[in-house]
Amino acid sequence: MPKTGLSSEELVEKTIEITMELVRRHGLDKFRLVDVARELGVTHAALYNHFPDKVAILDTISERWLSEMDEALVRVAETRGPARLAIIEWFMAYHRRKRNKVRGDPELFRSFNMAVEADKPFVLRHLQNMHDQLLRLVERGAETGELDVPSPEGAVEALLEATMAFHHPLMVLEHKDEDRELLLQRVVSVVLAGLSANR
Amino acid sequence: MPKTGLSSEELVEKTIEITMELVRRHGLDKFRLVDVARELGVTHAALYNHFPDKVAILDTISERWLSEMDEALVRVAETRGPARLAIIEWFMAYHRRKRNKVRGDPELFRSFNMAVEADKPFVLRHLQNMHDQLLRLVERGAETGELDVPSPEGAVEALLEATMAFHHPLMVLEHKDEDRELLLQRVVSVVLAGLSANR
DNA sequence: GATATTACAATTTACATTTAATGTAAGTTG
DNA sequence: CAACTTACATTAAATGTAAATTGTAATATC
Repeated sequence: MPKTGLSSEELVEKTIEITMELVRRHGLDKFRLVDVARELGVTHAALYNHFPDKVAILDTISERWLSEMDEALVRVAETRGPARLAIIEWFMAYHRRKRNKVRGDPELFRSFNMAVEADKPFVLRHLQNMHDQLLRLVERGAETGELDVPSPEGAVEALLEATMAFHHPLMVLEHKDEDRELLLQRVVSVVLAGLSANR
Repeated sequence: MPKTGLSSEELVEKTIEITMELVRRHGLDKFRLVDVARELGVTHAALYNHFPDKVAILDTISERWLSEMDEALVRVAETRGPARLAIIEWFMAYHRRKRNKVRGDPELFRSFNMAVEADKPFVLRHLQNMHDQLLRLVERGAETGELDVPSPEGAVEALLEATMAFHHPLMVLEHKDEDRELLLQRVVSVVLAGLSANR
């Protein structure tokens, strides 16, 4: 039994809750471990039993957000109907979630963006995840004959590169105040058309 | 007759030369007006007869680089042959020039990037320039029947958005160590194919 | 034995002080 | 009179120092 009366899990959860609140209220730069500890009623050193270091707390939050997104996108990808439409919807959902995050949670987005720039493993896993989800969608389109792609892998790469302006965090940030959904829709449509066309 | 024995033009030229050398040698952050003035053999105040402020010197350098690029790209755009190939070559040249700049002149690229983020008028002019050049290329393709685009304007927008990962300064910086020319070629090809397809 | 505290070292941040750089205006010079 | 200097005001950078924060280890508690 720990002294706090909290299980390790509970303490981790509370730590994350408090961190999110503090980062939102005072900004990422002014986020202090000692403040979290005070809120929890422990010394800051106690936190090191549950997190390797300070950024690990922030990374946990980013990782969870990415996981939620991954799951939400899986649900979009799994909807019935034409693969072509599913791919468009999938990119739209991907874009919209990131844009909503920048707008609604700018400081936590900043923390996420730092994890991206640091190439944190959980970020790479997320990217692999996105890649795999899209690959399945393209393969589905190929199976039904909807898409006539010679190389699903190449198609995925082309799609992800061509939509970089809509899902790369820095680009999402740059265009946060514009509604670019229709534009994204057109770009994805054109690329899909191009992938199936002639060759 | 100015006291320096230099005409205004000559002094401006020397100022720019010296600035480029200093920024390259000591980095953008350590670039000082007083150092330029000392090299020129004048007081720093003299520089204000030729430039409105410090960043104006750096902006002049960036603007010139953009002008060179604009001209070089016009030459690429004007080469005879299929418009489709010209468009690909045009994007490749655009991408290659920016990548070469980041790699060969990182500190001056940083200065350019700041001008971009500040939406300086000369940057907007450059972007308009790129847009116009590409529009002419697309129209050329439409005239020869090579491209079957319903809206040249829309085509240009789609092409520029889909290639953002290859010409946006932040993205060029992010991928400076990878050779992505083949990938760019594929993306442009696919978009071009998609623009002409069906509809 | 996991969880916490205390005590301490290493690092960061905050702030006050100084110094240097930038920008302006009035006066000087070729 | 355009181009410069000098002199000065404003702003920004560098320096030094105290305080706070982060991270670690040895020890105590449930």
